[in-house]
Amino acid sequence: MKIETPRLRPAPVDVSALKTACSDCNLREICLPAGMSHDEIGRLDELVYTRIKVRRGDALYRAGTTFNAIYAIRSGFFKSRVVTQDGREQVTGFSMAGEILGMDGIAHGEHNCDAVALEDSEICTIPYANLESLSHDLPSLQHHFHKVMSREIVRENGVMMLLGVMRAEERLAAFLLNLSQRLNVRGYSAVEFNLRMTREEIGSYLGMKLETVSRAFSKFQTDQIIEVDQKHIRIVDVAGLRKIYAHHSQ
Amino acid sequence: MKIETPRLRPAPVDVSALKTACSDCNLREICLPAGMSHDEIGRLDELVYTRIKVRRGDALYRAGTTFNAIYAIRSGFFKSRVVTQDGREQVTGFSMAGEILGMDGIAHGEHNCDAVALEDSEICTIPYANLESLSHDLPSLQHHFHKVMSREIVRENGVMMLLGVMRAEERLAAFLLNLSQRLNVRGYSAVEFNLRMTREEIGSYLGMKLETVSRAFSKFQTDQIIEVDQKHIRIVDVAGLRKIYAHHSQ
DNA sequence: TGTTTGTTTTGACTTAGATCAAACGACTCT
DNA sequence: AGAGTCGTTTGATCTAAGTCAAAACAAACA
Repeated sequence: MKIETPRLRPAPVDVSALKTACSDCNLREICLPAGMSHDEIGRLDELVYTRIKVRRGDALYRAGTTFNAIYAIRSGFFKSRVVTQDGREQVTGFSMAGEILGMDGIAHGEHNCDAVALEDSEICTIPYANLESLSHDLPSLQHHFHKVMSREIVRENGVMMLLGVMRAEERLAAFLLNLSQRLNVRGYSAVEFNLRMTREEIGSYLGMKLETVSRAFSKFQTDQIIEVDQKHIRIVDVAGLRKIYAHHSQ
Repeated sequence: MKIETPRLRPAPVDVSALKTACSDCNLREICLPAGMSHDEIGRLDELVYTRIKVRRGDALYRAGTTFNAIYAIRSGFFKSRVVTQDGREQVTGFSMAGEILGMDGIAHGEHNCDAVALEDSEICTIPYANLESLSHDLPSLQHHFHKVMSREIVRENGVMMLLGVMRAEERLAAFLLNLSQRLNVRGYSAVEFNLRMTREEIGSYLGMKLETVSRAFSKFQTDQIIEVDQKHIRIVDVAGLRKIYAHHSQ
């Protein structure tokens, strides 16, 4: 597959004029401030003072670029990917509102992967230096940031399981259930949603070819487990989907 | 495959009487204290006051058990694994001296995987509460701990790449090169070493069956790239190995 | 020292998913 | 509205790796 070339567009637009504030963001329960007290979240507002827009297809950051901030997705949808010298990509994750991007950059001071917007998105920039210093004053921020990183480690453990031991249909079932659950947490329907990524991107994430993804979708539809119309998905039989997923028994 | 049942052995032995001290540990350059000043490392000694032994085959911790500390490997060798309900395992990593285990537990307060010793090992226990509070006084500890977690995220990105896009022989080449490099950092030969894990464990890590691992080893031997005698490996042609690895080009 | 148990190797055969190919539907751009 | 591009579906065929089986080794045990 070919990786899209960077588009000739101005750098991400700074929209910080629209003052950002964690304290009145409706994502505060699932984003970085999760679990912090009202007063503590007030302090967080010092931290996040830039909000940028990233247009569909553009990268928030790219592998090899200097790391200096982590990013909270205010709205939109992203894929993270590593690209080999020869241009093949492995999608390492999909991220949605309230989730944190860029933590891979702390290790070596530069990003390890690309984060590409799959739809027009808004991003809260959290300068890493500020995060570190504010973590001093706010133990709960420190703790929660550790949790966020740890959760990423656990998530990746799950993906390794997926790629290492599961079969194609089990992987796709796991993927759909995960997506459904995360959308549900955000107040969207757990059974009906639009995919933001192509079959090829799903395949890259799940370690299978786009044709195999397509065939698995068709199979699920034939078996009346889901209804698929292009990017639109309706889960008809959640239990059935769970059974396929759990069936990485034998 | 069958997971070994826990052995009837006493809990890990506390050998803290042999006072542990980061400041005169020869692993301090590659372990948690890496990059910290002499004075700072002195303060670290408060942190690590228990050293335990874990015997080969025993678990340092298991998935589901309460998280309250992270662990630095003082000596020995570990595998981390997630196990499914039905008893199949996915090895998520191999860890050696100077590396940190247990960070997966921060996310939900309990461990997400098992850490099993593949040889008799010694472990420095770092109570997480202490780490958090000492991170206050020592910004460089905080920073370095973030780095360690981020590095784990980056490592797992690499494994996803491995499992997602590479072929069997490329995976094994990547595995051997990685092992070689890490042993080398620790002062061991980069070209001659003993594997601590079985073919099945390698296979689980690399997402392939033990027979396929064995065949790939035999192939490498026939091609004069390595010499294999059971667990003993000698890399004869590093360049050749790199070429196989890099050849996830086409 | 011989027996048992676990690990590795190798061969023969099978299969899930990849590859190749073609057609179709949906968007974008002018 | 028409041309071109991109994404998706489906079929036919191929192949890398899985499965099954057996033998050779090595380590542990009694």
